[in-house]
Amino acid sequence: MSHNTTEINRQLRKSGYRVTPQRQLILDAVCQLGDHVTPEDVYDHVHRIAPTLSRATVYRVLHFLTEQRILAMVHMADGRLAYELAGPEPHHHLVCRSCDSLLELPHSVLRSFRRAMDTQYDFEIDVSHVSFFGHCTDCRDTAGA
Amino acid sequence: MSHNTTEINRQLRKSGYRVTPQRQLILDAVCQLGDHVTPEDVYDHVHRIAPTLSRATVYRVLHFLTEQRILAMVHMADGRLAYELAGPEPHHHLVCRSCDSLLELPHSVLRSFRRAMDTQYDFEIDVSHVSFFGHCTDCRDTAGA
DNA sequence: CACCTTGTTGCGAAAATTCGCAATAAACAA
DNA sequence: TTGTTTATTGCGAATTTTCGCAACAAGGTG
Repeated sequence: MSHNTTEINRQLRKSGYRVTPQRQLILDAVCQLGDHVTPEDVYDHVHRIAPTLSRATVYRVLHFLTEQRILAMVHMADGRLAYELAGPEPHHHLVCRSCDSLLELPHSVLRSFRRAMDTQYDFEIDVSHVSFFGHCTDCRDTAGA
Repeated sequence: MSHNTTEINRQLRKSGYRVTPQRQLILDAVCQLGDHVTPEDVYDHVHRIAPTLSRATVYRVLHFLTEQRILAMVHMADGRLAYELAGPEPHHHLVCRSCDSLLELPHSVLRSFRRAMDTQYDFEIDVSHVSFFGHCTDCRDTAGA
């Protein structure tokens, strides 16, 4: 999956933020590395290209790009965080606590649920990414109750 | 909220695990400290009672009790983890990304959704606790789109 | 192009979390 | 009660993540 660089840059500048080479490198890295990439994945990748780019910056930029809704935070089964490109069409995950596998869900399955939360609780669920934890086909039998 | 100590102890021993003073202290602490307590909260609390109880043990026991479904893991908006007593009747959270507030949801709101995931994807969503992120009544206007 | 303003970075230190391993102590059997 | 087994703890080191602050540089202005 890819991202529209110029559009993102415009959006950032319009909000008073700056487009730095570090941010571009990190965003590119997440993009290339695929789904649910960890901060360490990103650091390893960008560090080869820009050896002075620090770990702190990786964490800060990942956090920042998530706030800007350019990336989405993915909770893994063990509690660790990963990131992925938010993209125009949201999607969601079923995360297996046993084998750590990820199953992708189309956004449609959440639409009615989201609307219900909106009307009943006046709470706007973040559409960019939602994770559910549980047990997948292969693991639900062996995992016990 | 409280927990049935003897029942829990019996369950642990039956599975081949041991009931240690550390585990009891930590479980009591989570119980007393209420919803979404952090590892540091727990450590501060138990450390007064048992000064030799180490941080590593706190983390390990919290993780362990979660695996045993005695505690439930709560994802906070900033990605940090907290814990709370799982309890017999599951409940869920709407977590506001702006003000970090927690709104509790009864289990009923998830029932149909859970059944749908079960039949459509053969995936059993963990009922003990689910968190949704987004923006609450107070923050949804100011937070922008 | 030179100059400001202030958002960002890098660095090193601090804090949070995990790991490895020897010592300890639950649980159970006799 | 004593002994045996092995799950669990504590400790210190390693790793991951965050913080504070001075130096830097992106974006705007004249």
